[in-house]
Amino acid sequence: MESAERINRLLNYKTFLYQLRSLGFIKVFSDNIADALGISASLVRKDFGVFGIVGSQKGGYEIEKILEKIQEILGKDTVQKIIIVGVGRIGTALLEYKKGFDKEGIKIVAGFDIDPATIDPEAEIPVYSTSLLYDYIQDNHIQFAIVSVPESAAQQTLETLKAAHIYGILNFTTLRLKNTEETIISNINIEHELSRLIYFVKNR
Amino acid sequence: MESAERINRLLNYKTFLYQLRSLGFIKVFSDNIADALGISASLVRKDFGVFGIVGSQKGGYEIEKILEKIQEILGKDTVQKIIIVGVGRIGTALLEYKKGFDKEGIKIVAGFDIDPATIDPEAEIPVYSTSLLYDYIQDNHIQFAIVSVPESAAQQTLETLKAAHIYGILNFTTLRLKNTEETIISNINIEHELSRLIYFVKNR
DNA sequence: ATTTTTATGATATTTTTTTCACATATTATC
DNA sequence: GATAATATGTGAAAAAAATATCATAAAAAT
Ligand SMILES: NC(=O)c1ccc[n+]([C@@H]2O[C@H](COP(=O)([O-])OP(=O)(O)OC[C@H]3O[C@@H](n4cnc5c(N)ncnc54)[C@H](O)[C@@H]3O)[C@@H](O)[C@H]2O)c1
Ligand SMILES: NC(=O)c1ccc[n+]([C@@H]2O[C@H](COP(=O)([O-])OP(=O)(O)OC[C@H]3O[C@@H](n4cnc5c(N)ncnc54)[C@H](O)[C@@H]3O)[C@@H](O)[C@H]2O)c1
Repeated sequence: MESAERINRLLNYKTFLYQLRSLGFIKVFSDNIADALGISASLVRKDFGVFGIVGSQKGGYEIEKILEKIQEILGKDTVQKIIIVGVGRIGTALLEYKKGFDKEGIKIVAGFDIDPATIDPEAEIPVYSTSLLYDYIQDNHIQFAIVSVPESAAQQTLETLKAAHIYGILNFTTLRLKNTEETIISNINIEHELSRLIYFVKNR
Repeated sequence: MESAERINRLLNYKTFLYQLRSLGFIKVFSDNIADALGISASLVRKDFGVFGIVGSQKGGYEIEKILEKIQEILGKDTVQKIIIVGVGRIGTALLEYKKGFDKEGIKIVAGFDIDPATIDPEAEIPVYSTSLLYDYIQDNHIQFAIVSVPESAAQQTLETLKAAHIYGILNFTTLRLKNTEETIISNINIEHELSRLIYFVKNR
């Protein structure tokens, strides 16, 4: 298994190469990618080597081939079903951001909330009562969840998800969580991102 | 200037220590922090050493003292004004998430949008027309912006912000941007976060 | 056909990050 | 007050990550 940093770069390569392709480019050199992402060309080539992406000497790399390989590495052959727990401001934004996720093989299949005003089982992406969460996960073999409940409900929600044997959680609450044996937890903390940005600007 | 990783850890220490403090704890050992965050105790101590956070031998560290020092390092003595460009789903969620940012010395002072239905200069946090963006930044000495416009408007928005000499940008669009001489750009890509999570679950 | 050019891919080197190990100081105990 | 216990702080060691170097292959030019 590769490092998180390497996978990050892989995702960045992908995004950049999609852009290049849409501009009509067919081939690309490690140098071009390096410049675009602000890293060294040898790191690009090393990454490609690790992932089994080969180019031709003098001719560079075929964009189409790289992209295929990246999708394969990321396991994008199968669609991943995801649920959202806490359909408030952030949760709704994500729920409605269909096209962006769909085209990456990520399908948000349902939301869960305690607020009766938010619950709507008939919507295109249904929003159910949280009381149904555990059973829904079991019945539909859900492996991934996004957590965007208020802080106060975070711990409880996490426990339920773990009990239901969810494999991966994207956590938007500030409750910082460690991976467990079974569940990988990825924390997004927007306040941290801002604070870090401010730090680097101030210490530039 | 410290590495991004070290600043990340600093922010994690902060979050964890706030939690500990709210539980009534006064002191903490590097071991406790290490366990909570899943890192080694020596790394915690090394970080503290780098940041000039000192404990007492046998007695550990005073939580209050660490937190003070962290706030000092992060420059939390002054409130930072931030604007949001693109007050759609994500932008609105951030705009309304006042308390979370305010208590960290991050103050969202205005939003900007092209949609007349969204513009509301009289709101608690006013939302202005994008045509006023450049002048607003100049007049109010704004240093930071969050960008949550659609992809199609991303490049243009970035150019305007750079032209207005913004120092830091938190970018939610998938357009991947490099830092420039003057402007530090931090990219949040939720799709990437999900893809990475899926990768690590599949290759666990 | 030969030479030149140049980008890859592999290896070596350097840099950065993390961990180890232990002397030292400080608190608690006897 | 002496002794024991133990967590810090630091310098050395190890590990990991990134970069530099260069032989080689393949395309282009002559
Ligand atoms: N909005 C932001 O910009 C922002 C920024 C940073 C972090 N966050 C964090 O993200 C999380 C969500 O933020 P938000 O602004 O969307 O909050 P919100 O209050 O708008 O939404 C929370 C939703 O969760 C629902 N909920 C409450 N308890 C629940 C439970 N037990 N099970 C299921 N649903 C439950 C509520 O009914 C509500 O719909 C919070 O933890 C917040 O701290 C938000
Ligand atoms: N919503 C999500 O969950 C999500 C997830 C990942 C990435 N993103 C990205 O975040 C960005 C915003 O997403 P969203 O869902 O909030 O979109 P949205 O369409 O809800 O909001 C975009 C807002 O920007 C405004 N706008 C358009 N052109 C503008 C301009 N030139 N200047 C100022 N404002 C302008 C629109 O009027 C609208 O209010 C997009 O780039 C999207 O790809 C969103």
